[in-house]
Amino acid sequence: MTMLLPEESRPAAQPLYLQVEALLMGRIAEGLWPPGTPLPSEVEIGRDLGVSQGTVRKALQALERRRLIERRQGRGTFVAEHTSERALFHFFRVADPWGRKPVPTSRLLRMGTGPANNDEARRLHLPLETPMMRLLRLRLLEGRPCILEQISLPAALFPHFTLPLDRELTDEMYVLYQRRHGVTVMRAEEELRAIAADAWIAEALAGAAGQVLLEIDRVAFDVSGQRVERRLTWLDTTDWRYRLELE
Amino acid sequence: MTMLLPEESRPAAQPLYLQVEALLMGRIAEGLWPPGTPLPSEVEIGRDLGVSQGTVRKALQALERRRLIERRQGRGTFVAEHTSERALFHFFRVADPWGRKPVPTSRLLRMGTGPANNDEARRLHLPLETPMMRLLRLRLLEGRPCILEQISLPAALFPHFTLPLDRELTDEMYVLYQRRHGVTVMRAEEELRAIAADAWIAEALAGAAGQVLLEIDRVAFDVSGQRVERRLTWLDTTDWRYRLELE
DNA sequence: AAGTGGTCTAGACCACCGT
DNA sequence: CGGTGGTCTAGACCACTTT
Repeated sequence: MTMLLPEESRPAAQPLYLQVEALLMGRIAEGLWPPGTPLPSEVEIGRDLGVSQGTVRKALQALERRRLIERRQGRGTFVAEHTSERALFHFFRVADPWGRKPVPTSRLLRMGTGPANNDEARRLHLPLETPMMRLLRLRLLEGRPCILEQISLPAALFPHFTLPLDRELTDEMYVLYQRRHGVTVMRAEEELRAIAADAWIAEALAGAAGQVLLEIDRVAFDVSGQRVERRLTWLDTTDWRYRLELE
Repeated sequence: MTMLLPEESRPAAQPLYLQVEALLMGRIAEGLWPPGTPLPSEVEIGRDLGVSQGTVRKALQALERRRLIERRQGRGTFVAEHTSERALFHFFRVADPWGRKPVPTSRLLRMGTGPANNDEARRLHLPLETPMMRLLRLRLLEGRPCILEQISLPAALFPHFTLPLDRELTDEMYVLYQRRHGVTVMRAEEELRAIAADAWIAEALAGAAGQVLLEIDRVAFDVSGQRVERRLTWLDTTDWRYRLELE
């Protein structure tokens, strides 16, 4: 348990491989190594930090399990990129009763700015009235409107926010956040409820008023644990399910 | 990439540590080492199998990450046991709007047997009419009835099923399955929908008919991946949320 | 003191990828 | 071919637990 850098207190020093892991994660979080960048090789990192290759390997494997990096034999180690596929498989959990995942398409209904309301401030740990960017979008599954989403972003984190004409990016916001604003969503917390649809929601979803909906209140976190998005989703579960695994 | 045991085909041989992991998992799944049993030490396993301690260690660490075993420095390695705490934290995801988890209490409403219906057969991958054990229970949160659960078990896996008088066991079924029937639930899949309460459900939950409920359709898997329980849960989300993390 | 798992190192060999 | 990550080994030392 040598120390990579001097520490103020003697006890409770972390194992070397955890120090290496934290150090590398810091560099990624800072944006020093943007997504897609190849990391130095194991031996090189080891030489720079004065630790063995085995210790570096252990740190890198931990980061790989957390999906911060991707390693490929013969090629090297790379900072992970959000692909549509990854975003869809990881953060989009709608499936039909047989477990098949649909490919959603999106239609933007509204976009605007305004001060944070109570819910947004509470969920994103922001002061009331913080400037926010808001999007309301409808998502179609197999051509039918089934999902309504209200997305709220702290304007400070997403300056000059505009939606690209590119279809794919509009469909997967997290790819957009990363490529255009350097915000990488790593983790999210969700709270689910069953609600009766408001009249305006029912109208947007082309369903009868009084319809029953699944409401998903999500907060997304970036690499450094900061709250970067709040998303309210209303899902019509007549034909679709919210599907998840507990391990 | 030596081989632990002879294999029929030359190519695609697994790495040694995966073979060791599979072998140890097999012994646990068979019940050769029941929950709580101490495993042999790393060196001992290595000697028995003719591999190095490092390789055994890698296999054990993988099993620990999957929560099949627990390791403690100085003590040893033990087959994991279901504790109430683990079961509650892992498989019970209800919380209040501020994220606080309640401690539920249970009341058995009905218990009986019968042939598997369509849903049970489909979800548990069993033939229609397979003998089933069924329980209907009400769960109270802070003294108020909020959850109704219909539990279905393949009778063959749970012979002589009876509910213990012991309060704690009744409250955490997975602890009961493991201690009394040797069935360890490792993993589950859930499908969530929003529904309007049937009259009888609304009555059991002491709510107005036509109330909105969150329906959770769960299938639980044991150590060897076999489907061992189907559970339909109806949750009143007026005061409570279903809470989860995406990573 | 003896035994366990936890950390760290050093080195060998393999599989894969690019040139 | 040289460079990368992947596997496997052997050994030293540390931290923790039990006897």
